[in-house]
Amino acid sequence: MSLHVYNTLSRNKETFESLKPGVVSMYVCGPTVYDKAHVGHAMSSLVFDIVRRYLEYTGYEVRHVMNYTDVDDKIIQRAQYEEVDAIELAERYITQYDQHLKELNILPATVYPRVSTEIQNILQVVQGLIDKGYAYEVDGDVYFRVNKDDDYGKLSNRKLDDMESGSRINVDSRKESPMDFALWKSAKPGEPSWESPWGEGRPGWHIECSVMSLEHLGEQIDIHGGGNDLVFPHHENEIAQSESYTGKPFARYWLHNGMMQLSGEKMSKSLGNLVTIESFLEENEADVLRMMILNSSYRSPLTFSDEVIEQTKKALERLRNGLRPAFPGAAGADAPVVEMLAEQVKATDAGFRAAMDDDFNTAGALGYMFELVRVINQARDAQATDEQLQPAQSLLTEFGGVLGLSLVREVSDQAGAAPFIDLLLEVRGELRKEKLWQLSDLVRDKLKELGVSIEDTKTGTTWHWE
RNA sequence: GGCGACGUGGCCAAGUGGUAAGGCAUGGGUCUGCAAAACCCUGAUCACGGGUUCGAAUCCCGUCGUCGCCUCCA
Repeated sequence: MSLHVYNTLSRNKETFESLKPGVVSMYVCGPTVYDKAHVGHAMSSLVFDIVRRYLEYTGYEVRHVMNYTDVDDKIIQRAQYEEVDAIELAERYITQYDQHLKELNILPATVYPRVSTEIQNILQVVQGLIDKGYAYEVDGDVYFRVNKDDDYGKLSNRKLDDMESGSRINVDSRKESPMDFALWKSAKPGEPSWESPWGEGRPGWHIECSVMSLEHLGEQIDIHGGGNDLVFPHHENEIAQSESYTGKPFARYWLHNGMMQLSGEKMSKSLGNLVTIESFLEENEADVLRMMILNSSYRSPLTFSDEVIEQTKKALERLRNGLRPAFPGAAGADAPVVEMLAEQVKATDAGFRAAMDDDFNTAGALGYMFELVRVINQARDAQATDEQLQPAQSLLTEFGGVLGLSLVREVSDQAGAAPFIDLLLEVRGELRKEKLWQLSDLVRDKLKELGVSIEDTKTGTTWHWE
């Protein structure tokens, strides 16, 4: 079994093969930074983090580029409203998003390019497209000539004729075709702008990704990712620009994640139905969001609701409980139990990989992890020792890591409290012998309030930080 | 109007030709002084209608519904 991925370009699952053996180049469209990012943005970053982690797990070196769009109409609008510099406004939100990426345990990309620092490269490509006849200048604007590009529409499966006839955009008569899109826009006063052969101006939205990808990953890349709302026009236009410029196929695999749904609609800034990453993380730990994404197909819409969040928290807790140590003084499990555990380890190992190889079927992969948890718990109940549990638990930890989950409870022994907690529990043990239930329950309740969860078993009492 | 996706038990959700993973919740039981955790048992024929097939949730046609894109958007 080898990795298969669903390619939007062919609308099929394809065997994954990288251009260069052992190396994968991956470009993912990042956010336009004009406001606080929401959990939908996080979903995209998380999805491709999981893709990357699995690729790395299977032995690839991944060159991963994620851009920040820091020059854009909305940023300019917002900056004028707040009476601040547009680039500085963008900078503010970039810093914030960087922080979110860390908090969400997303592996750092190889490069995080942004528009404002790539202008020279953009100018070069725009000029190149003009020289090759794929673009033309009108009054300081430069447009891409879609009619010159024979396979325009191949990603989003649209025909130019249909689009033009169905178009309800007020057509700019200066454009040769209504579908021609801007590569360079002449600047209005007060907007951030750069000098160009066509006068003061700034890049259009689509050209930046083509250029950054070219600059940081080369003419051809393996994976291009982003939300499925970008398929048209953004990615379609990227293909048009890149392939017209280099004369080579651009990205081999186009991967698109589904949209986060809040009360039945796509979460988005323009609709105003959103939960910011910031507010989500105030209420929940990062792994909860990751777990929500893992529990369904990355290509499908994801239901976001309080109920689902609560369900996810519990599921995560169950996964972690699979890593609890053996009962204190466990006598050791019988051979059949140990054997059953060993078999489940094998099944989980094979099942997990097969699921992930099938277009990153994380929900299926999680299923195998949960089954392993159940068998671990069975073994634990049957007096398995830490040593006997170890192979299963380390596999669980390993796969958790592949998915980017930190299942191991942080052993943040607050101010060396452990010996004192042990002492308390020893005293509580004496209280229980005397059947002083009120007192012993008081200890349990108070410890709970302090974040210490205890578990009474036949052979003794264990505890862990929550 | 055009293009595309989806509709699986109360909720979330795998599975795309051979008689429905997993998680959460529910109900019953075991363990426990009680509790928590855990373990065992418990429920769906897969929107609807028709067709292809020995056999379909899985393929085809139609209907209904939901969502995305076609304008900035992860």
